[in-house]
Amino acid sequence: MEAVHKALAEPNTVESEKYDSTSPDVRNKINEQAFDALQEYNTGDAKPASIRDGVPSDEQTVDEDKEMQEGVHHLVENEDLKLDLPDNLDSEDFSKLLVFDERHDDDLFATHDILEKTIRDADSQEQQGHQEQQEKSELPETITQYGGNDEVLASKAENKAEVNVSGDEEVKLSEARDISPNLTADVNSTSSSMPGELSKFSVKEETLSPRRTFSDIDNNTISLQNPTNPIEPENTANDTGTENGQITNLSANSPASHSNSGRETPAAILHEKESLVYLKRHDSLTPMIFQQHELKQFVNNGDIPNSAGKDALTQESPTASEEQPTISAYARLDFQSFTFYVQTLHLIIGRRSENDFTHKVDVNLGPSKSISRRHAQIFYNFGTGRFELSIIGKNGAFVDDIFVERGNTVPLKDRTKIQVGQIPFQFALPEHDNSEKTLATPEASQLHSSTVNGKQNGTESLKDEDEKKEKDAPTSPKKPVKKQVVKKEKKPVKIPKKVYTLEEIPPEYRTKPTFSYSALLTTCIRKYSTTKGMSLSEIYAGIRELFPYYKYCPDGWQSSVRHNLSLNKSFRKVSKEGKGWLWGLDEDYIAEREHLKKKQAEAAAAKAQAAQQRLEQQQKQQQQQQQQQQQQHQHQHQHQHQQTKKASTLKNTVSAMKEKTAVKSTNVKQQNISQTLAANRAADKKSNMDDHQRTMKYLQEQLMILTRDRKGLSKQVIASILTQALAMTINQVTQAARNKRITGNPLTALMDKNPQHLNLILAAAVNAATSKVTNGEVKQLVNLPQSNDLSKQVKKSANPPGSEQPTTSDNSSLPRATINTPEGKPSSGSFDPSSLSRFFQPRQPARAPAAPIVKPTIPQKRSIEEEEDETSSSEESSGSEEDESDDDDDGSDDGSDDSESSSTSSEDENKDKVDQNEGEEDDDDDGGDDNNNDESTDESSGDSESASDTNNNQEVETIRVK
DNA sequence: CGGTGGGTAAACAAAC
DNA sequence: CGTTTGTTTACCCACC
Ligand SMILES: [Mg+2]
Repeated sequence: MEAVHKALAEPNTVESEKYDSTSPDVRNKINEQAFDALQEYNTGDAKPASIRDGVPSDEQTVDEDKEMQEGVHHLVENEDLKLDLPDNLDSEDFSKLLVFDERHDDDLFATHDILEKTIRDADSQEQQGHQEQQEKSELPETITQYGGNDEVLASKAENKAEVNVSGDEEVKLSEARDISPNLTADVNSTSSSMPGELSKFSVKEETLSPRRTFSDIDNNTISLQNPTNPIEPENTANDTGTENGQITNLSANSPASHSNSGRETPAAILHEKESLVYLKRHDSLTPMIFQQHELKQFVNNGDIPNSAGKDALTQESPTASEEQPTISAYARLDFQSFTFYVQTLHLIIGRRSENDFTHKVDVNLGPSKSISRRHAQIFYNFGTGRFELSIIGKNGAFVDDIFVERGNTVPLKDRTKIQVGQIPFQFALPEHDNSEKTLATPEASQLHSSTVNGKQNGTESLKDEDEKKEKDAPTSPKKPVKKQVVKKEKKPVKIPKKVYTLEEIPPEYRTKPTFSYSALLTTCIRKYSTTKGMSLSEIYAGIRELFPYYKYCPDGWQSSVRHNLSLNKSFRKVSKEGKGWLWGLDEDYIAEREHLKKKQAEAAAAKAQAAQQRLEQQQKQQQQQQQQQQQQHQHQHQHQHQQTKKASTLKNTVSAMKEKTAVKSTNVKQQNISQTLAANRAADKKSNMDDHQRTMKYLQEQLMILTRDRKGLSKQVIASILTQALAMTINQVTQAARNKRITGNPLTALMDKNPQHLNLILAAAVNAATSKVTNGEVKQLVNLPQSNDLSKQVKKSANPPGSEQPTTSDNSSLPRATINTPEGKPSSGSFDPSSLSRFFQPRQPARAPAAPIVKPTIPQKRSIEEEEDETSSSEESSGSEEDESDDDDDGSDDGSDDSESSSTSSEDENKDKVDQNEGEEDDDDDGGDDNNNDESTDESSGDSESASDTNNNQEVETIRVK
């Protein structure tokens, strides 16, 4: 009791008061029965504890017995149930109690299934052999029969693909208990054939709960299991035939069948069926009913319903069930990828691997050991008139973001969020008839979260879930989650990590920073470390601080961090501290590496330059020879302008410029470019090039050089960028020339007279185009020399979505703005950046979050997140590095700030804060709320006088990287 | 197609 | 004992 009360008392816990409202009558009955049950149990021999010992399975759950017991106690203690039970009870006992109840009062708990299952599970699990007998004896005849049937099978088959709660294994629905298909059949048959039982239920209803009686009790056991097959025949036979008299139903969910449901998640869909509707029982009292609503809605074939129920059930034939599932249930559990309909008044949620036939669970959360075999149970509390959740698993669970330790029971409200192990889901009551769709949405929304959650440790858990889509509507209308979890901590209990749903994570922290771990580490250490170094835990904290993404993502990155520390020579153990080492940077090594890279880069650049120069020389020669043509060129330019407005594709521009060579391929993008280049080369050889050609060739080549580092962008994107950049450059230069009344081909003139400047323009144009094309994700494809504002941006080799990067030892390459341009020098020439700025506004995009499109589907990389800018950026710069002053303390932190910093080497460029938060965001949607307005807006940052922009935009849309 | 580099897992050892 | 910290090896992928 105490524990329960405490839990209830806790702020977080939901309405504790209601608990009291139990109706005496109910309790009494329950108690009595419970007693009986216990006694029998005890006499029997089942010993929970002993049983478990033998079980080899999962280490982590070792304690389960205890856990269970404790949990039970709590439950018991809970007033609601008020059972006076012996201490040694364990969850199983609890379930048995229920069972007994049935026997005695069928009405109370109609869940035969549960009983059987639980019982069986206990026995089988623990000691398969022995207890069975007991079970048999115990399990009365309640439901004996079982016929065979197809539905189950069908359901399973269907299920395969779909349901996976755990993610790893795909959990499938179906199978109620491991039972084979037969069971399902049984169920049906039972229902139909065993009316008697049903009747039983009906009898006591009145007495029990004044308010509500259950008219029907449906059970569906849905486990999410792996696709594996149905259980062995033997087992099934045993289960079904012998002891289980279950009446459970299976709900099948067939993805395909779902059409109506509209949910995408294949797995998710449960079509349900057959819940056992016991005709005899009164419908009158159903705690919560989905049935009616759902039945109507869902049932296509028309089955299920009461009177007809039997038939319907029997119909189960795959077709019927599949196509028009009707679902009657008391409540619903919405998982990321599927939905479980609560059709019984008690169900167990727990772990069960496919092969594990030792026990059963109503809701299988997969094999993760962090989940106990019986981790939680949901049951209807007659006293309070609501469903409640008892946490019996060792690792507790999160309920509405509050950590609930094992042994506590909390009431379930309509949209209560629950997280068991790494699996989040939501409890939903039928009321609104939103029924499916609403339901669906939540699921969908969560899907994304899977990315967050899923992956991590296990195997592929997430993968399975993936479902993409979603979108739908406003799933959870509730409040934007926002804040976080309030964990309730306590003493020694270590709270497992909360799994965040996408919606729960601030948009800006949903995407993984693009920095490599080594970059992350160097940045982190530079920023937070003292000369003594940083401990591993401090490094973790530092990274989380630097990039909050790591606060929300599933664990797993820590191992990568350790891996990097060990493997990368840039990180060395500086000194030792208790347990591990204090890590520091090997600046020398880092410097070396940077040097190497530089050299390489330089070498490459040199080569390029050399090549360029040669070309230029050749070109010049040619020019001299062909000066006359210039005039013509001018004309051409005009054409260009016009054209640019329309289509800015390279092809077009190029073709215009050239005049002569008709473009070739229709394909846009790189191919075109390369082709064009090739063509140009050919032209060169011919030496026929006129200035225009020569100019275009030069421009193209420079562009290619500038964009050698694609930063991961796809060819198409690059092509688009190049096209736009070229158009921008041409437009700008032409425009400028016009303003200045410069005659002749300005591009050619600029190229000949001040190639550096032209390169600068090209670089700026590339960046502007990049920003546009990538919707701000990548702001700097080319490093600009520090000319004013441009200087800041740096980029690194990584392409992802733009962002800044920390200085990294590894990544070193980036820091400096290196432009490959031949000249290498900073502009200087005659050029005013300001003019450029007009044209290339996009550069700035940093601040404004442009909300691009999202493509949440698989957000893996991309994104950025600002980082340190926060503090240090401002002044820092000074060279002092490390400071050892100390500061220390470590541990705490969080705050964010500090100023110190200093990255010695280089200057940092990171400053921009930018953040495109929204820009990248992606994902989801979800509940309406108001937030998203931005979406549609897009680039069009405005301005851009030249027509080129417009042109660009068009292309931009098409692009979008993968 | 092979090489490189980065990211993840996982298996293990060692330290606490 | 269970966790944390480190090392290593292996795989997979993307990119040259
Ligand atoms: Mg190292």
